[in-house]
Amino acid sequence: MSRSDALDMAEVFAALGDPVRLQMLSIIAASHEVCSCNLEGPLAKSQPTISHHTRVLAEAGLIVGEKRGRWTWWRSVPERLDMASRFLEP
Amino acid sequence: MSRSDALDMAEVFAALGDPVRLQMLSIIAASHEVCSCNLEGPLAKSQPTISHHTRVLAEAGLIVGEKRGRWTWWRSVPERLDMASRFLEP
DNA sequence: CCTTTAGATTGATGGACGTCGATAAGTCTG
DNA sequence: CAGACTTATCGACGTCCATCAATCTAAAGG
Repeated sequence: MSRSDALDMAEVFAALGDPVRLQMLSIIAASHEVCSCNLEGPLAKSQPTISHHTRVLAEAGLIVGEKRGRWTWWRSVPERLDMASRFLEP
Repeated sequence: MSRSDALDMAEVFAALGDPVRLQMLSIIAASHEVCSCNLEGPLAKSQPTISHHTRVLAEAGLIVGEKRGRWTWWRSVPERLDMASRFLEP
């Protein structure tokens, strides 16, 4: 395993290494699309904190956001989850 | 997904969320057993740093160490890896 | 014993991270 | 346009983390 591979994969796992983001991803993956306003309640965090965590997940490639009107809609990226999953049992 | 589940899983992923620990786990999982002295070289880190990282991986349940004589032998815990893998695609 | 060796622990330090209030930027509605 | 609304960004603060030098513990060999 190369060092650059390790850096890329570590970014993904680091994004998953926070309980708030794990629950966030769990909520997003369960529905087809979720807007940020539907995360604030279940996660019991402030709006800037929610925005921070969605950003981290997005930068790790685990979710993608689409701005439609006032809302940003988030959905998970199954391929990225598969990649992380396959890394754990090759 | 409950908050306590999120906490437990997040600890596992946080342990994986460091490039040094990812390479470390990769090396350990590739062989049957690896002693700490065989990690220092490939990872290019000091001995205390290596010891710190093995401890984090062990506390997350991803590896177990057995002390035989002067050496500590580490091996991976496939069940724990499976658990994390299954979490990513249910 | 004494020395050497493997590994864990401690202490210190610089940097990264989670959190929130305040603010900015873009969007809908009246 | 004015005001309400959604999200992103900035600034600050406290905490956690990765790293290494120094030290300690335990075990093997002479």
